[in-house]
Amino acid sequence: MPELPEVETIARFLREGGRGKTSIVGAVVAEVQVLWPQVVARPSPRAFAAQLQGARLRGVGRRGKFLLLDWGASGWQAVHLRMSGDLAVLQPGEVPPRHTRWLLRFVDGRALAFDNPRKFGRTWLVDDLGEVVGHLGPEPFDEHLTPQHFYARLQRHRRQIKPLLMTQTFLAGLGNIYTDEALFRAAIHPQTPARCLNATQAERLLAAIRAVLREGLAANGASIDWMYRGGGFQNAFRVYHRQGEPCPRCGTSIRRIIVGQRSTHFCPHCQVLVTCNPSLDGG
DNA sequence: AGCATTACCCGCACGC
DNA sequence: TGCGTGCGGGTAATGC
Repeated sequence: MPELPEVETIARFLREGGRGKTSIVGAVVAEVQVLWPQVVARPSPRAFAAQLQGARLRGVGRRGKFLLLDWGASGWQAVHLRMSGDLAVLQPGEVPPRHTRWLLRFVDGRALAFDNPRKFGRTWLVDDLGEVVGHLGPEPFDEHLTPQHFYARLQRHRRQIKPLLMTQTFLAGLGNIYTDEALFRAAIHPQTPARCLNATQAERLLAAIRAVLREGLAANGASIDWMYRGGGFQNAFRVYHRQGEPCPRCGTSIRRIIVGQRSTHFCPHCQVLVTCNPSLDGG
């Protein structure tokens, strides 16, 4: 379930309850099951299970697309859902999802299950969170990330804006859907070289990123496909997965192209590719 | 040489 | 049945 709004939605759900379940903060681990060993990136699956045994959950947070579980003295558990991961709280006696890769059984009878059909997801248990999330770029809503700062960061790259926005060391939290939506809202072509964006476009882009993320958060994320449930943002997509449909702004047919090996959706009329002369240093 | 950027690839399930 | 597709990102390969 993986972009910032979806991960944040899961974090809130674990912290505050939702989906008909109550919060798991305060729950104590009675038993740890690792059903597919490679899911534990660090430490060893055996050490992972041993360290979590008896631990009490202190809180749940998020950094970029990582979910963060605070197990107090037992360490921090980071969870990355990648393409197809989800966390489910199970009531006593409830059967775990089909592709559960690890399972924490609590003393109160409930359980937390990591469901992950494609096996891309990973989890870490560390004392220092920086080992796992230290490389990430700024949070999109970080108040220190001003339009001026964002513009200056864009100026340092000559690559296409879309793959840059999806690079987590540049900005943490955007994925394929919200990037397409933000570029559409900002009326910027996804293949525009980053350094060719001017200060006005940079400001508009940052505002658009925050707007689409806020919209996704308000809708409890986007849930698409057979796998996910709950989120309502897919009903608000302007361009994502809407190739062939009319642009909501001008009516032109939405196009789908491949950019950076990823499916990309945009309006060829509203988002015109404008390239600056690189030798002129990106005016 | 050393960086920034790009391509490949990792399970699985679904629609056409 | 077979093929294309996918809310991601580590790593190898290539480009500048």
